[in-house]
Amino acid sequence: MALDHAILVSLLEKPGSGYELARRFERSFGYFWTATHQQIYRVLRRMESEGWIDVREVPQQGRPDKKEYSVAAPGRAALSEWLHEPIAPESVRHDLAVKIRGAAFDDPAALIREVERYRQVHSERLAHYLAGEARDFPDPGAPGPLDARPLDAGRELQHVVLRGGIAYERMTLAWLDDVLATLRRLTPER
Amino acid sequence: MALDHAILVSLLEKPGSGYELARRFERSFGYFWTATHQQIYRVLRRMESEGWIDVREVPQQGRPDKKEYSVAAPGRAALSEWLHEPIAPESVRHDLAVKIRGAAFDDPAALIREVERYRQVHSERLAHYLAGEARDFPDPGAPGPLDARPLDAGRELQHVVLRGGIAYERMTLAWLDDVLATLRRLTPER
DNA sequence: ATTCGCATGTAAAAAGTTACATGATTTC
DNA sequence: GAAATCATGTAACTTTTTACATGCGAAT
Repeated sequence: MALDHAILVSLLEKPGSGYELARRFERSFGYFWTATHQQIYRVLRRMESEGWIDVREVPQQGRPDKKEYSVAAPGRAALSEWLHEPIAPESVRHDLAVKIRGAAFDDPAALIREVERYRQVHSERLAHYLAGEARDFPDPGAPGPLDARPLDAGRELQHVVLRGGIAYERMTLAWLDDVLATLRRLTPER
Repeated sequence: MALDHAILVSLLEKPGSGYELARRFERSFGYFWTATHQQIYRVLRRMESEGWIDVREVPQQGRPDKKEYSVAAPGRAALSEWLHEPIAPESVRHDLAVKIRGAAFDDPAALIREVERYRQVHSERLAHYLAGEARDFPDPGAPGPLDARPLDAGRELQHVVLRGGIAYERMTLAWLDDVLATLRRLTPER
């Protein structure tokens, strides 16, 4: 289980409330880990009771108070331990692939419109990532004195993860074009 | 939930026992859907009780008898209904991405060896897919009369799904090289 | 007036994982 | 003699999803 660890990393990057975490898991964190607020609140409570994270009640004006969580020493230790464990092979689940193979027993033509819609979603996601990259990671090539720019490990690592998301979306779009061409070849009528 | 539907598709492609299904989910089906035999047996029992699939006891010599399942009309109808539903956006879960961002608060150098091992796993998976493609889908280019080859929809669709798996592995390998380069840049010592 | 965003939760159901269990045959 | 393959399952546990619930302030 790694939701714990995903939350710990996010809190190390910036302390925040359960609500804020849920938003991060919708946005930037969301392209490699998703979680709903219900899951997050449950895990936060458990981690707090185990002493992995500290809470601080933050009164706000005009808004409900929030509990700001930050990582405590035992939480850091637990994360470190997990980081040194071997990476478990991810288990894949692609509804679309099931549907494509299922289409052989149904109507391949009916899938075309749905794949086109799906392609649109990924196209928008790619645009969103690229916009985020342009915003958060400018510095194309190397303008400016090389040794004057400090290597910020955190930013570099965030960037390489984002590049992974971008590569995934590009690959997916190319594959969806392949899927569409294949489906169209199978239904040349109209 | 789509394990039901994945099983239905697999049974439509070829009827078989729970054990056989579990093996398929380890092999070809496994690159877009995983399931353990426990899950499969549970779902088979439920689908049988709902009349979605038929069972046939097949006595075997030298081996335990098996129950061969095949899709019944209501199962086909249920699958068809599901096929016409919009595709839900997949929720991603990449331990490696969490670890990469977590490495900023730990030891980036320690991740290098683990990423190398992980890269090896994907490299082998790609080789396995390519071997499967060469075995099951020969016919490179177009040798032979074009209109003499019948378009087998099922095979075409299986092939395009496999091409998706291949594209995914290639993209992953390229990204892992990017990750390794980034990690090495951050730890130039030794 | 109603909807949207902030903020936190409970409860129940569905799905997935892990461990245990059995028993025959075939292969090393 | 041990290990691997075939074949099917139970039980307990963990995780995830879905639905419901509340309440305030700000914007339309």
